[in-house]
Amino acid sequence: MANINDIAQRAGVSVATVSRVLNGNPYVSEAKRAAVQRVIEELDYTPNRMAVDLIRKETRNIGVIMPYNNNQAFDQLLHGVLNRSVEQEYSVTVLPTKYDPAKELRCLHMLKNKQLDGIILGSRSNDWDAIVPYSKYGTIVACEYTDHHEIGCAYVDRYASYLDVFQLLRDKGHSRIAFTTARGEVSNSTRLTLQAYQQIVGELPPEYHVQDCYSMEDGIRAARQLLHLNPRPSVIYANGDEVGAGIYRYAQSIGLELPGDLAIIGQENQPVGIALNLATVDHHLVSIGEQAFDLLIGKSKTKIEVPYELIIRPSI
Amino acid sequence: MANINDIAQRAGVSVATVSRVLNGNPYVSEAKRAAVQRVIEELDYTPNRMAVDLIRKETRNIGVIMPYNNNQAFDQLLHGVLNRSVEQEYSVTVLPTKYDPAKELRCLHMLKNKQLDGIILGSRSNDWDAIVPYSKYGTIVACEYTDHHEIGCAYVDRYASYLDVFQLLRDKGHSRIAFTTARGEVSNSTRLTLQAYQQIVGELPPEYHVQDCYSMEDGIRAARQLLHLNPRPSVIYANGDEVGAGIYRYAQSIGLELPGDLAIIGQENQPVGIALNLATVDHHLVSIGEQAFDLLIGKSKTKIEVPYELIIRPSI
DNA sequence: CTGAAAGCGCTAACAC
DNA sequence: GTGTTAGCGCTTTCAG
Repeated sequence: MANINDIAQRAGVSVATVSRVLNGNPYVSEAKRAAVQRVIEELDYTPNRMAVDLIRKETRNIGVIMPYNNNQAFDQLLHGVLNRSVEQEYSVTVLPTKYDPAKELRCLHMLKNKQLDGIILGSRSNDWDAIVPYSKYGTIVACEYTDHHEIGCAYVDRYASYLDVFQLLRDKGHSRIAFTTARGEVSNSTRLTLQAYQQIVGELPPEYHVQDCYSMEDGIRAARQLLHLNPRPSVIYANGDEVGAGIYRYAQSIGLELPGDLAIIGQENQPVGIALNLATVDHHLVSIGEQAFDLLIGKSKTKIEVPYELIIRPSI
Repeated sequence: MANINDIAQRAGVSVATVSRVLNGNPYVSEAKRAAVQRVIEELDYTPNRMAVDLIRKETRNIGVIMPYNNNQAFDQLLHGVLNRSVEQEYSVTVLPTKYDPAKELRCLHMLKNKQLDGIILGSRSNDWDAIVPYSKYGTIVACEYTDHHEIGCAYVDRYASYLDVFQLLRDKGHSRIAFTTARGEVSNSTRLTLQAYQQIVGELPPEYHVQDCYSMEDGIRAARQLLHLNPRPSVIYANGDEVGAGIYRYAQSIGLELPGDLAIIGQENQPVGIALNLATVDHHLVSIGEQAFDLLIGKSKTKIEVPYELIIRPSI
């Protein structure tokens, strides 16, 4: 590929002038501008982005950290980010971590070595203390609430959401309430779910909590564990509609009817939940992704709370 | 941030030596290596990736072009790509195009300006003639079959798949066969679906084909159009299980029973289809994504056919 | 308006 | 083993 020197030479001008026409600088005579333009077309030239980035110290490329396992929730988040990035001419790099703290750190490192202008933290396996220092190299935006004033965040009040759900279930007359979560107590949502449970429902029978649930398969496994318990839970709060769908399937397969024999409520208002008419709480992940992106390119450290929404359907 | 010169100076060596220890070059005395290493840690230094990329002429970053609308199919593809990229220490940038040919060209342009080492074409709105020239700037791998020997591809034989489905439906005794597609005839899959229909079923009553279907909502709309026709189709072949789920919902809402009153078969074996027990044909999009990635980094122009799979369930 | 020249931060001959 | 030096391809003073 031709470079800026080739263009300059062939157009009979200096590289500075070529650079000027490339960047729309007005201080170029019409004659030279035309000459340069012609040669550019002739040689099918385009500026090398790496060189430009190197000198500009900006890439217009951001990263989104997520575990990327079979969890549609993160796809929703990503869609939100993409919605906005497309308008703003930013490109976004997906950074899957599989919840591996070391890998997560390596992703954050891309801020330090100037590969990325900023990072949206869709998931997190490290302590904030390990993460925050990286904000010195580029903007970091989280999708969960955090106090650190170096980190902007677009979040939903998970604790309030969990409280609401458990209260709703109590109000519906449920006392044997079980639930599933993704990771164990290393995860913020799990911890908050447990807290909310304790506050509204009371002591948690350990067997009423099934971990490592991400997909429909996991939901089936969870149901297999939960539905043969004695006493059997009267309702299961699933951490995602896909997991809820798995529970639903298994419940049906052993002849349980909804919501009489078993109630189910999921999360994120995903297609499978809509199809099955499962109650759910929508944490508006797409919106979170969009707002996180806006914070990021605005280099804002604001904390934006996004409302959640209980969607009541006959499964409950 | 400190740069390589700072390190060299402080360690009392030349930049060449620093570069050598950075890149694991063996021709460095243990003493100097240790000294350099110490200063690197002291200054918390890390090499600037843009500078390295500029000189190495390689980014280890690839792009995946996809429309990114509410179509889970492309998420499957992306997951496949990510599965492999994560192992190979490549990063992947998502390039959403909304099926806009101009935007698609701008994405391909990222090859020319050296932002990307290669591109996986998950979707395509331009003619091959417009796309192929870009392969001179970087590897392009397609997820559909193409003759062009500059382009490697991981694909499923869509035509065979469509023939199979239509034949299956005929064998089941259906004669009034309707279907949905995403885009119109600009799309390859649509064109092939139409061809297969003609070959197996015969002349297509225009009202038996509903376009612009991506989501469950679209499925509902399609069903609303199709199920009040006279004669009503006895089966609908949906271009995705989510669309199928929408059709299912609407059919139920007007009292139709599956598969007696209406049969449904979808595509891609997605959670919603599993939950609803919808027959489907799995085009193994995850696998396609994985293979496409392998082709890409192997700079291979091979054509890899991935098998599809009919999954019979009681909706048919 | 225009060009010379000094970098951006790094790698890789090449010579010693 | 090690340092000098010439780039990679571009932007941006600074003079004129």
